[in-house]
Amino acid sequence: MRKGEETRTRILDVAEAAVLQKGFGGTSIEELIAETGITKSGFFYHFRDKNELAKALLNRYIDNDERIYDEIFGRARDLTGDPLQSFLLGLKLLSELLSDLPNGHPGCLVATVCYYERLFDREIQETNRNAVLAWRRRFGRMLREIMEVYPPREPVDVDQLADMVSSVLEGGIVLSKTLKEPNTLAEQVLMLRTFVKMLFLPVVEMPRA
Amino acid sequence: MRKGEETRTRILDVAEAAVLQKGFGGTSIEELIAETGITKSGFFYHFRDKNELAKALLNRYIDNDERIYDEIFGRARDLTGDPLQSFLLGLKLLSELLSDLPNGHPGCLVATVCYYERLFDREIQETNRNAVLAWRRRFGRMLREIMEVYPPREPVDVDQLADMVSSVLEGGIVLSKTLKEPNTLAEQVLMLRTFVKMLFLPVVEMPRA
DNA sequence: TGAAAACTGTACCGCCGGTACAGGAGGGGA
DNA sequence: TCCCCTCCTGTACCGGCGGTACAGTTTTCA
Repeated sequence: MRKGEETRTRILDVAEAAVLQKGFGGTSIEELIAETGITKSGFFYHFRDKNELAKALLNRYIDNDERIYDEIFGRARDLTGDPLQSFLLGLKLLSELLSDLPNGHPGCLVATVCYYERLFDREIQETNRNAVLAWRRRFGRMLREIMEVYPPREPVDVDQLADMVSSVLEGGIVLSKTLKEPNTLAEQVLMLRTFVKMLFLPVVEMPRA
Repeated sequence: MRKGEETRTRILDVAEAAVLQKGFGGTSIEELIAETGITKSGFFYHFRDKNELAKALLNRYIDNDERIYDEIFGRARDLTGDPLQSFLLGLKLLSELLSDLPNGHPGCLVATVCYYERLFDREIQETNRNAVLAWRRRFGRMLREIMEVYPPREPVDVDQLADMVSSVLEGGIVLSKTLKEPNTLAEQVLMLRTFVKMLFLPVVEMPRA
């Protein structure tokens, strides 16, 4: 029971790293068992097929992702009562976390699955869709709280603004990876922060000389 | 000579659609030749191996991408002399073009290659990197022109702001595809437009009642 | 009309995903 | 102590796929 979980986790660790670098189609089961130090039969004892591996991989990734967001924005919320300041602080903390990753962000499994849609069954696609919808709800909830206090300078749809956070993160990952510039992702998050700040923070009237 | 080009193009068309749906690893040469109505020998007459196919596919995609941007932002520039208005109009035209795609954006090959890095040789990765750098230069050029006329409301790095355009596009594609909401991508571009507008357009003083 | 371009046909290799199934080590409870 | 269940290993096999090799054939265009 205990030993099984451990092996399963080790397979998932190896598989996640491989899939983010080469995609699902580019990752062979043979190389996974070689690196994990397990036999083929052992692999298929844990996962019925590659689709089931993908399912487990994606679910674990999404759970972990949610946990990180919970922690970061929870910490930000503990530090200030104002919803806008708390959100801005959360984005700051997120960008710091991202720029602290030694080799840059390894990639997002949600994006990987997105570019592999036809290879998996409906369940995986639905899981992926729900993950993105959860991001929309999460950021949307925070933005709605902000809007109750701060009227936006320009009319914006809350869900679209919430999606903007996900867009910049996903896009930033692609840019960062492609450019091999680990910092780009963190910078993009800060740029988004500037946007949110400008959108909600009241204009400070400059005293005329 | 003429016939060869035609077949080559047909292979690339079929391959591009397949790769955007299933990734490179998930696309088999056998299925490509089946759909193209060509033999395996015929395929390898045109492309030495899968890597060469990827190279041709990526180059064609990037060229086409550049052409579209040239056309859209060229048209916008013809319609107004002001660099800010022209850029904002360009984003508007881009969002309209994206929302007119019947089945949503099929996906970006640059992102696909990005999530497949370890599968290809350095040349492809370098091509991909240069494509993103070209976007940075393109949007950076336009933003610099804007900045010469309009001082930004918040201090921003031009390259990072230029990257924001690419981020939102790449991220918007991922969201749109994953959510199966074709409109999301166009909405994200409009949201970015709001950002740029707010950043550069001077604050209009409301006359007090 | 003839050479080059654009293929087809056939045979083969090794890797990979997946299946089937038998068997064994090791630990925990009755 | 014994047995059962979990967690594997070993072996053998299948078909699909990427890729190679190469000879032969049709099509195109100058």
